[in-house]
Amino acid sequence: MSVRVRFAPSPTGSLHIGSVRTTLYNYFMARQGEGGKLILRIEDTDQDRLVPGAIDSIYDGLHWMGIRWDEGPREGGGYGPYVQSERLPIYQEHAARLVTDGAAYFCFCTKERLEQMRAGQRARGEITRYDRHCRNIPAAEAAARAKSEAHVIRLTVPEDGTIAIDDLVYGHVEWPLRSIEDQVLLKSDGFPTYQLAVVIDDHLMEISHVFRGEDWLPSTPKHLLVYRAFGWDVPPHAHLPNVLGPDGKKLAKRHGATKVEEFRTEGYLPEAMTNYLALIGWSPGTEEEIFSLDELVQRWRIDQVQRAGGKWDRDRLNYFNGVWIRRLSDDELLRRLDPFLPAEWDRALVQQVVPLIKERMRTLAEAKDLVAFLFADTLDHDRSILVPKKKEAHETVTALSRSTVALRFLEPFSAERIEQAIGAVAADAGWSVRDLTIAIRAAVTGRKIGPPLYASIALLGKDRALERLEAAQELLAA
RNA sequence: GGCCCGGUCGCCUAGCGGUCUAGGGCGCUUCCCUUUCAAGGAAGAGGUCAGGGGUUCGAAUCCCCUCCGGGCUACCA
Repeated sequence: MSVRVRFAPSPTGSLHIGSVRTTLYNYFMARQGEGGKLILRIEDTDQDRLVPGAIDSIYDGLHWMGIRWDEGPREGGGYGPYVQSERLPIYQEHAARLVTDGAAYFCFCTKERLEQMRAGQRARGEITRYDRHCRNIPAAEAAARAKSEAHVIRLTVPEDGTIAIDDLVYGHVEWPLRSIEDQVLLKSDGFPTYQLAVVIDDHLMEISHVFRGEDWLPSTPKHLLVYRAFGWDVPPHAHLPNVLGPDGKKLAKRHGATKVEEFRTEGYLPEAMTNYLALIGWSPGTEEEIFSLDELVQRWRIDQVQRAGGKWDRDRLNYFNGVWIRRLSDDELLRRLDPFLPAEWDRALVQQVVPLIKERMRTLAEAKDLVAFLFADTLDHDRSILVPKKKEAHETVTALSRSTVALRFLEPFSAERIEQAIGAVAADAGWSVRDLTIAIRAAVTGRKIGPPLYASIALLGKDRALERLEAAQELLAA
């Protein structure tokens, strides 16, 4: 049987990196065998939580990550519609069928009654659970009332016994049926609950493997019961360990950035995101860890996915991002950098600095500060960094002045020649090259650290370099 | 509270009964390289394998209990 896997986000906000990790694993699975299909299904059965634009953001985020899929709301396919709100009749017919079969029943309890019931249960220290108040209304009576009264459809859960699954990641997991309540399958607004919709859609769309977050594991028995009520086979399931915040709880907004979009604008590469994310919860069993999307497809195995949740670690992401930035060709880096740099900056000049800053960036966003000195009209010199430790201001003026002289008639104005000239000045003045470059760097770039100095000066150009050297001297002399 | 899951260096993890005096990576420290910062190279600190009982000639690996953490417990997904 061919692989058909799906990822099924709710359009309740922008794409969370935890969902991305789940999607990635589905993607790996789909791309491993011949003819595997990846399907996008939008689970919008909660009309109250819809966020406008969420679907666009899901598309944008996943496309940016380099994930392509085969069937979905905009791509079509033979199993549509792929948006749950467009499949209402399907759910309603199936739910009705369950009622007819005696596997489910109409429930007329109001929200108020349910609340009271729970409040009472809590007060008595009991488990809060639906009391099956409507479970034994005679079928004919219930059917009649359903024509005029607001109602939901609930699953008739057996009173005794157990239900179990052999999860691909967690192994054998078993639940006592006593612990499961008569779940709502169809809401009073005619929409299905997640519990009903997933099972029907996964079955109808012929999903071969269900991969989803660990937090779904507790509701799996409900789904199992629905499969059983319909008499359908249960596809293999794999629950995936959660991505956690530093405090060990599910990664959430309060932990910082959690949306792909945020990482994109902060200057992370999709390659790094993919690589890093794949490694939370999965390991190849070897000591390799740098993998492209395609390599991950080759290497990833569901049985190497581990059970414990993994914490999101920004430092480690930064490391991967640095690795992938360095792996980019200079031209490609230039392209990726473009949106992070002011449009008015001369791209020809940017192109020349790129090699100098390539191994100095952890994120694309850092490039701007690194090279800003090349594009600034004037510099705000800072006296305190102009003068090297153990040197006096007047000595520094002299050293800078000699450097200015040495550079003034230098031709060609190349990094090599500049290096020679500055070396000569240092020797002449009795300064260490280190101290001299500290002063010159501060004078020419306004900063203590930056790209290699000599090449930076060459790129700046003689006129501007001299101007800045002189400005620094004036400041120190004043 | 109930049900379920998890627990190897600060973090991501390798490990599936002996090769583990527990390996790698991130981060951290030191050194080398060096015009700064990076990158790169080398070295190092860091783990009572949550704790306690078993099983076994032998356990991080199997079993039980305890503790701790997390998830779920809606007409949310």
